[in-house]
Order: sequence, then C-alpha cells, then structure tokens
Amino acid sequence: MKIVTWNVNSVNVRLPNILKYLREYQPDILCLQELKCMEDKYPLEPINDVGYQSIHCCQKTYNGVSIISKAKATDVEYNPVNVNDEEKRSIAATFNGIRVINFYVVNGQALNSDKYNHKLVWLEQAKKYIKMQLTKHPKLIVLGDFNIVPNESDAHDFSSDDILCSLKEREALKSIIKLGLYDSYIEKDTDLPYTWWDYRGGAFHRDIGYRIDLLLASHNLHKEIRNYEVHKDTRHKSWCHEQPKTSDHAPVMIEC
DNA sequence: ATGGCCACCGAGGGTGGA
Repeated sequence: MKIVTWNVNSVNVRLPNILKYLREYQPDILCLQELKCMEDKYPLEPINDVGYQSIHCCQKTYNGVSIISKAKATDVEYNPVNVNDEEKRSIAATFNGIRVINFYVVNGQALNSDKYNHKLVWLEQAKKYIKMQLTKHPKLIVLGDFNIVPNESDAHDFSSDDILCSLKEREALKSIIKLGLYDSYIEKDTDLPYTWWDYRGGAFHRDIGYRIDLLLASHNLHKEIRNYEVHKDTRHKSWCHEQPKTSDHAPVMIEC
C-alpha cells in the first residue's frame, strides 16, 4: 500500500503533474494540500479518468485539502480540525481499515505575528482531534504539510528564532507525536532529508531545504512500514513537459 | 545543466506562502 502526501501549490495549475504522478507512481492514497480553489473548480473528472476517486474540502484562493484514492473512502470528515470555519485545512477518511488524516497546518508567517498564535491554537485543536481518533482507529496515519521541522537536522538553516523551527511550534508537534505516533521518516545515506525548498535563490538546486511534510503513523501501522521515499524528480522542470513549473514541495511516500 | 519565485485576484500591484 502506497500512501503519499504532497503540497501541490494550486491543484489546477499542477493538474498535469498530478495526473503524471498518479500514472507513474500508482499510489493507493494521495493526500494533497493547498488546492487553492472552490469545489466547482476542483478537477474531479480528469482524476476519475485515470482511475481514481477523490474527496475534497475546498475554499477560495487559499488552503484546501483532498484525498485521492483507488479505494472508496468511508467515514469521511470534512474539516474536522478548525479554529474558524473559513479555513479548510483538514480532511479525514478510512480506506480499507486505515484511518487517514490529512492536514495543511497553519504557516504562522513570523514569531511576532498574530498568525503564529493562530498556528499554536490550531495545533491544540489538532491534538485533541488526534487523541480522540486514536481511541477509535488502531491503524491511523496523520500526514500533510506540517510547516514545522521535527529536528534541528531537518532544516538546512536551523534557527530557533525562525518560523518552522521555533520552540513552541516544535513542542506542539512533539506533544502530538507523544500521543502515540511515529515519524515514518527513514534516513537515506544518499540524500538530505528535505521535502520543501524555497522557489527563490535556486534553493532546490543548492539543496537548501526543510523537512516539513510528515507522515505520522500509529504503532500498528508504523510496524508495517517497509519503505520511505521523497520523489524529488517531480521538482525538475523537465519532469512534466505539460507543466514545467513545479510545486515547491516534493511528494513524500511510505509503503506498508 | 536537475537554474535563478510562484499563485492568487483582478486588471496592477498587493498578499501569502515557508
């Protein structure tokens, strides 16, 4: 079973990339973040045409999350984690006995910003939801764009004064993991751990990145994970000729 | 070269991303 998280930075701009990814990698479950469209603009038909179903939680311009899958979703919850109902940052469903919770965590912008407090409040809500979900679902995975690095080694430029790296947000992530989750990241000697590289300054080319896209599995699922891959090929402009502009995130896959 | 911000809205530059 292949489970993937990918922040696509606009589902419509990235549609050719997404369809190519589905055809080539054949994931069982592909969780997307940053759809940036309303439901009536969500490209359901082309996704169906390559043999996949989709559930999606949309808003205008910002945010938005979906789960694309081969199997039918059951027990679907739309935006179960929210501080205000406007922001669509969460969607959850069960696929063949596996509970999948897809998050686009608040970015937070800067430590002195109101958005940073919003991020911390949102993470508190997420923790409550996950705690409740763990009591119901032995096989569970929380995945998505967390906008937080778990460890100092997960940032090329680690500074505790910077967003993504600061103490409070990392403590919030740790306390979520302590509920009974396991970071599925498997270190590869050949690669730095990053999943996101800034568009600016040739960051990808210079491998100046951060590991902020995470898959956190419950013990019963984690013990079955046998592979972990970051699909950096999708970051190359030559990978998809129909849409040479790429997302700034790479898809991250586990197999179990 | 595996290369240098991108996408949104709306009509041009401001905003948000991470």
